[in-house]
Amino acid sequence: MTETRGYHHGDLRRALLAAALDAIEEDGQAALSLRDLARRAGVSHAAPAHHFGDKAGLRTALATQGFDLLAQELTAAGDDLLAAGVAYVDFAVRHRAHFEVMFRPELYRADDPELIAARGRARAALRAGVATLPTSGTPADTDRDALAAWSIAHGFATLWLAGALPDRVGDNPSEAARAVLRRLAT
Amino acid sequence: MTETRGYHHGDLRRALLAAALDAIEEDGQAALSLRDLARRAGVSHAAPAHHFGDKAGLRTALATQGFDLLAQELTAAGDDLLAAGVAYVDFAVRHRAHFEVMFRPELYRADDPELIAARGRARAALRAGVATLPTSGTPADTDRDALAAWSIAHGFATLWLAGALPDRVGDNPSEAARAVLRRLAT
DNA sequence: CGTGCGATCTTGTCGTTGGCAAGATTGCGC
DNA sequence: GCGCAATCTTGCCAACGACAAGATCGCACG
Repeated sequence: MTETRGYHHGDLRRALLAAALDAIEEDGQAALSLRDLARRAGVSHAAPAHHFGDKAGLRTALATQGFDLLAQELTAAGDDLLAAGVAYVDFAVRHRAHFEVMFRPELYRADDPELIAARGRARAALRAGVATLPTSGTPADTDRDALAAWSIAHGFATLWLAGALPDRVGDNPSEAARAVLRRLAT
Repeated sequence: MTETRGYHHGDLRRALLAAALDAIEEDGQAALSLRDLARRAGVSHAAPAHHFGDKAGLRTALATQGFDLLAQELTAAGDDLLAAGVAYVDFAVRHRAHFEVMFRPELYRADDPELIAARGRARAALRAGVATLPTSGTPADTDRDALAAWSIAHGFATLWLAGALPDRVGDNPSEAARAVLRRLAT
């Protein structure tokens, strides 16, 4: 499938992004190496530079892809706040490599237009989930509630990925997240 | 103060840890370089290896220091859950370099005995804060509440550090955190 | 049908880093 | 005052990111 047909790869950009996801999930974010990606794709060590400029450029593309995926999955989860929260945690666990780069803006170009657009779509999807809360007070209250919901989902996901949670939480992130999020979402 | 008096530095381990905190706050976690730390401390490029073995060893020491600091500050915050939550966020913001390494165990030796002990002290301090919640149900409920409280504080801190929060949240992390945490802690 | 030009990829190189090995210097205990 | 272990140095190697210059390809256009 990833046959190198002659001089030109044909789909190198996509191949490098896929290889980057594999590499990050295998060896962690810090071990990401452009030369390793090039080897995985069967091209020379300088080929990635043409598509992404540098390492930050590659991570910018990964983050953009991640925000779009997140927006998509949040939208699919529907308007229920609890479901959106579970979907957020699910996304983090199933797309670990994406998630881990998305919230580390010092590693990529946070001013990239495409990235900003994708991040905006993800934020809009987030707010759509919060909109189902009973409008108990002022807009400022709603903002605060949205922030609380985002924080608890993001915190649980981050702690889960870091392996920081005690064993008794179990090994099913969705289930554990649902129990925790219910504390806030009802 | 950091004069190099002759061949032996005298307090190199401490100097390297302090330099590491500065370096991380200046240039980020990924840019941490043992050789740079050695330059800052005025020693040769191989000197750090003697005290920490390798980069992971240095980060293990940083994380251990961080967990001890966190335990200390959480204990000082008293038994009030809201106060403990605000103290958690405060710690993350004021000790950013520590916080950012503590929850990235793939960067250090998570099986180090001293680290495990310090992390245990921090966890105990966390649970002490949660103990003030009305014991509304089973022990499992208390576990879930503790996890929810930890998640929301950790999530808010992480999002704040990542610069992911919208501008309207303001520039005072303690105040913003208090408003958000109140949503859960009362 | 061919041809030129831009996109894509390669080879070669440089400075920096982490880690290891071997040796120099120091201070402390005996 | 002497030896020994801890501390620090110099020297080295492989890997990496980034850049420059050149090779190859394919597509648009004549």
